[in-house]
Amino acid sequence: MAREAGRGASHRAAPVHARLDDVTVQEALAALADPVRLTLVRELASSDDWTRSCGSFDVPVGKPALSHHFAALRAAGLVEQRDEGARRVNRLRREEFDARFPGLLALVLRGD
Amino acid sequence: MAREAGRGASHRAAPVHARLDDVTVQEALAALADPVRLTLVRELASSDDWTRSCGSFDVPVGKPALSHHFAALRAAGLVEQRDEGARRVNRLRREEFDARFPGLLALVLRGD
DNA sequence: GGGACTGTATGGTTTCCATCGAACACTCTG
DNA sequence: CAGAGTGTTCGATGGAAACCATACAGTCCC
Repeated sequence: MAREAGRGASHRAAPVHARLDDVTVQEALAALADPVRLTLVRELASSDDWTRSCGSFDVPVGKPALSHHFAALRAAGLVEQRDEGARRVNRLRREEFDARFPGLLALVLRGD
Repeated sequence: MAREAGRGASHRAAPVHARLDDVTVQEALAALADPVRLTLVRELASSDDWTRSCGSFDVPVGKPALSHHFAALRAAGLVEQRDEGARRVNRLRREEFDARFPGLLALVLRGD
């Protein structure tokens, strides 16, 4: 069987990402109104793109809950995910999200 | 008994308002992430200050729920209330809230 | 292939919050 | 004072969401 060379294609279902135009203000606010998700976004904002896997965040929840939170962040257009081997690495969709909801990201990243 | 002239003093417990500095971003977001409260804020934004009583809003909830929503908006520093006779009239705390959370109000008032 | 690792799916529990009905408090008017 | 109008409080209920333990699906390394 031919196998992709180098960074091989994943045989897992690729993560589904939201179109920013389909995200409502209310959904964006609801996504950010959760303490765990807020921590994830902030921690992600202080890291380089594609450097943080899902399990590398310091939040007091188990793996299933964490997975659910990332799905919520994806649905809100806040994060993009890519499979890299066994792990799934993340990126904050700064510019796209800021274009859709100007200033909102800056607001939650300014530490209170 | 001496009675206040004109707009008399209320014998009701005055509404308690939040200090904007005590409101966290997360609380502000949670307050705005509700569809009913979002409607209240938007409708209030398109009205002059102190012209809208609590019961004058077009939301599909009963009086008790409405009362709780206004309490939530007060706690988030979004509205100020004043008793005027039998009615309780409202005002959107535009500038104070915008000073605390720049751009957030503008964001939710821009119709999607 | 065997095992460690990473993330997702499933099922069930708990917690939180929006809501309502009913009752109460206050204001104005007749 | 009686009654209508406005808003809050109380108690209870229903549903949504967050959470966990377990089980499962890929991926990597030996």
